[in-house]
Order: sequence, then C-alpha cells, then structure tokens
Amino acid sequence: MTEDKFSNKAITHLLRSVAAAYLIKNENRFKIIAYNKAADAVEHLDREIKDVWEDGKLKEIPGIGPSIADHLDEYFKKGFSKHIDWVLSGIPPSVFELMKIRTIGPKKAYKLVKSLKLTQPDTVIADLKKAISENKVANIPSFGNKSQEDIRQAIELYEGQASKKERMPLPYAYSLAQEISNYLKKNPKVKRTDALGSLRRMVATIGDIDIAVEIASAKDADEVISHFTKYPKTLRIENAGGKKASIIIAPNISADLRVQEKEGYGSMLQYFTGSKSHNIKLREFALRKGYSLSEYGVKKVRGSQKLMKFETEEALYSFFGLQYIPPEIREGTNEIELALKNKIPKLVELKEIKGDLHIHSSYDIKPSHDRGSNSYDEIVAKAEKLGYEYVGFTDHNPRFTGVSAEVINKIMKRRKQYIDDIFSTKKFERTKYFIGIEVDILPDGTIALPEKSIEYVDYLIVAIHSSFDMDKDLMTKRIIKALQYPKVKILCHPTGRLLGKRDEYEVDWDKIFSEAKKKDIALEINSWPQRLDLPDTIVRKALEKGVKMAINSDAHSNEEMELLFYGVEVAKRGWAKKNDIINTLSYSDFKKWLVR
DNA sequence: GCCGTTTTCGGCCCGACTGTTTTCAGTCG
Repeated sequence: MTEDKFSNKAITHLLRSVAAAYLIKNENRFKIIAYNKAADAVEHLDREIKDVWEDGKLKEIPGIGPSIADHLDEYFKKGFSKHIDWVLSGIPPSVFELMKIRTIGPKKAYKLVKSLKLTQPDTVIADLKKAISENKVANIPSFGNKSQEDIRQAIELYEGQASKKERMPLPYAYSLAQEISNYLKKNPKVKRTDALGSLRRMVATIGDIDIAVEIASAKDADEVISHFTKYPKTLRIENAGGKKASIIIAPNISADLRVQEKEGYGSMLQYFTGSKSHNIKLREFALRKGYSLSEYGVKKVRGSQKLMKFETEEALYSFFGLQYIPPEIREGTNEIELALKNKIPKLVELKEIKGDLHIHSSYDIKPSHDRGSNSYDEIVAKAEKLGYEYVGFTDHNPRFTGVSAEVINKIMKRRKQYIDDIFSTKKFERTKYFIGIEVDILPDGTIALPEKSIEYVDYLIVAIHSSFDMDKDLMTKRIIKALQYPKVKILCHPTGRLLGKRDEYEVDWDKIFSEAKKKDIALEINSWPQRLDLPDTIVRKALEKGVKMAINSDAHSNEEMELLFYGVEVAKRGWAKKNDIINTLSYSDFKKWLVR
C-alpha cells in the first residue's frame, strides 16, 4: 500500500493548498496558476508520483518545474518541505476544510475563519452553520444577507452530497442522453443534437448530462429551451435563460442544454466537449499563433476584433493547422502536438470487431460463479446478427474446491461433446465458434482447472475473482504465474475494479505488460458497465509497450453482447488502433493466433 | 513558478455569474 501522505491525491491537495495560501497572501497570480497547474498535472497523472520521484523524473511532468520539483523532492525525502510549510504558515487548516463548500474559495474561507475564529478543522463546518443561524456571517464586511443564505444552502448541498455523490456509469448516462435527445427532436426547431462533456468523450463515469442543440436562428432558442424544460421526467427546473437551461431529472442527476445556431455550432461543440485541460492547451496553442479562442469563435489578439465562427469542429481544428482530434482522446495529454504533426492514429471502430471472446452461456457446467441465460446456439445466432465471424464460449470453470479432478475433467469433456454435437447438425452461415473457459486465478497463482481439462478447450481466459486485497508484489507474481499455463490467451478484467464499489487491486503493470507481450497474451478490455476494465489510461500504457488487447462483452445474456460498444470506446480513449485488438482479426487469422 | 514552431524573457485561457459594489473581486466550469 502506498503511504497516504505521498499518494497522488495527497500531493494534489498539498499543491492546491499552496496555491490557495498564495492567493490569500496576494502573491503573484501567475505563481498561483503555476501551483494549480502542477496540482492538475499530479491529479491526472497515470502513475504514482512517488514512483516518478524515485525515478528522478519529477521535472519531466509538464507543469512541474525546477522549484516545485525541489520542494517535492524534499517532501518525499523528509516528509515535509520547509518552503511549503513556510507558505502554509499562518493559514489555519480549517480554511482548507471550508473550501470544500461550493462558492467558498480561499479568500472567503480565510475571511470566515478569521472573523469567526473557526479554529477547529474537525468541526469548522458545523461551527459555521451555527454562526449562520446566529446571523453572524451577514455582518462580516463584504458578506451580506444574500451570501449568508447562499453559504447556508451550499453547506446543505455539501452534507447531502457526502452520502450520494456517485457518478453514473457511462452506459446508463448514454441511454438517458439518447432518451432526452429523442424527446428534443420532437420539436421541429431542433435541427441536431449532440452529447457534450465527459459523455461525448465517453469517460467511464459521468457526472451531469450535457446536450447541445443546433437551431436555425436565434429566435428559436426560447421555444427549444421551453420544450426542454417540459421534458416529462423533469423534477425541477434549475435555471432557464436565453442560451442554456438546466433541469433536475432524478434526485442527483441534472441535465444541461445549450442551444446554438449553425454558424457557431462547431465552436460551441468543441468548447463544451472539453476536456478542460484539452481546452486550456488548445487556447494556449491558439494564443501562440496570435489568436484568442472562446466558445463563440476565434479572434485575432491584435488588430481587428472580428469574431470568426466555425460550423464544425473539423473546420476549427483545421483553421489552426491541426488534424481532427476525436473527442475520446481530448484529455490534454499530447494530442495537440501529435495533431500538429498529423500523427493522430485512426482509432479502432466497432465495425472492425470480428468476434466476442468472453460470453457466458446457460449450460450447466456446475460453475464456480454465475451462468448466462442463453444457450450456445442462441449466442451464435445473436453473433450472426451482430456481424461477427466468431464467438468464444467462456463459461466459468466448474466448481473447483471439494471436487475431484476426475469429476471436473468429465464435466469439461461432456461440455465439449455437447457443444460440438449442437453445431454438427445446426449450421450457421457466417459465425464460427471457439470453446473457451474463464478460469479463476487462485491466491497462489495456480488456476482452478485440472491440467487435463485444458485439452477440452481451444483457449483459456483467466481472471482474479477472490483475494483482491493482496500485496502488490504477491499479486503481480500470482498473475504472472497464472499466465504460464498452456492455452492461456487473455487476462480478463485485469484491474478487478467495480466502478463505485471496488477499487483496482495493486499490481506492477510494467511486469504484467512485459510478460503478456512475451507470451503473446492479450489483456482484456471488459465492456461490462461496472467494469470497463482495463481503464483507458492503462490501455494506452500497455499499447505503448506493444501489448495486445481483446475487447469483450462478458455477456451473461444476448442483449448484453451489444455492450461491447462501450469497450470499443474505452479502447479509443486508450488510443487503440485496429491492429492493437486481437478480435479484429478475421476468423482464420484469429485461429492461427490461438495456436501460435 | 512554468515554459518555448516568432521568445531563455515576457508572457501566462476565456467567459459567465453573483454579490456587494460605485468599478470589481471571488468563484466556477
């Protein structure tokens, strides 16, 4: 376990605290920006900053320069940094607690803490509430009745959120957005709709649902916004102005709408798709070229202030000499510099997927875990409809503990016979099948299947289903040991995460990557909504090391086979191309890959 | 304090909203 004090989260918080302290002390505002940028960089880092420090590469993180690197170096070495402590001195810790409340930033927090003598960080929010009830906040200079009331409401919101601030799984948000879009399109003034924000970028979890609407002329805006607020599931209208509106459609889900005419639609779409850090980098890039970029268009920094508008994002990116950047990779990593060199790869697409290699059937294999609900032939029939050339049946291994190898071997043999029998009489035009099996990796790294049983399958996919809470080193050895068995071709849902429920287990990815590459074993991108595992950032790192991926549905019913769409989106966010994905191979090539 | 396809110095993303203001500071996305 990483020590909390040195986690990315802790360092992010530390750097933000420095920025806040500088703000309170009226330090040069660019210094404040620098610390906040460094905090952003650490927050979005795809590895532990402590590891980066150990490699001596802190300064290579964009946003961390010589000064901050020095302070962090001291912090990692000694557990504190003289400079940081000096900056934070004089700022009571309760200030940083108060900043968790919406609308309370560093300055307001500091004023409140000083004026009301809120010195106890543990109780500072409760103490502030008490002060509000005694009407003390309204009397502080630069505060008033309205801000006192706003703070009271913000505290209420904060306390409510603490228990339920979960983000939605992507597929849920996606279908909700489609429902809203379909409703919007019932109005003839709505020319086009698009998802915005993290939803358009297909992030694994979504906060709010943001939707863009194109209208023919500005005078249609009111009608469209009014139509939006009458959406049947609306619980409450948060706000509705001339350009945007916000409604609450479930206790913790809000939907935002933005309307824009055709001529400026591209700029709006680009801006509200984000990500924030992509936008900042794009604006900095534009500025270097002498242009100022906003959600409305582009202006020259000097000379004429005429606003240039863009109908499409393609036109906007192209204006700056950039290749089009797909929403999925607009995360502010290095996409802009690559787009400048025309080096954005063609990302994999759903229609390039030729088969699904992780599907559970209803066959009674006396399984260790849950079964699916469709038979083998029903699965193949569905795969034909999806246009696949092949599918792999991967029921869970038969229950392993307390059952003799002999019994399991019999079960496995009977299953193979059963499957082959079905398809000897029932022919399908396009889709072929492979017999696989999903096998538990036991805590000691052995697998939950007798070696003899392996002869009854074409391939194994292996996965951790127990003892998640293991030491990093042991977990790594456990997985690598499992990869040594014959016919193991895929490591399934490799981090074990369940979004909102269970964190990723700790494992040394570099070691897993090099072993997978050496043994020609693919890592799975599991499309199950709560998994979406591998996560996109790890996908990108694995691909850089030359590791292959398999995008699978892990379907337990035929409808769920369609969820593979989301796995493809994860792959895109990880910069995967067609060739990186083994199940884009044709049937015959895939068959060769299995036995090579 | 960071950073470089006009710069190792001189810049630093943009705009909206809100409240307490008399021209702007603070916060947010």
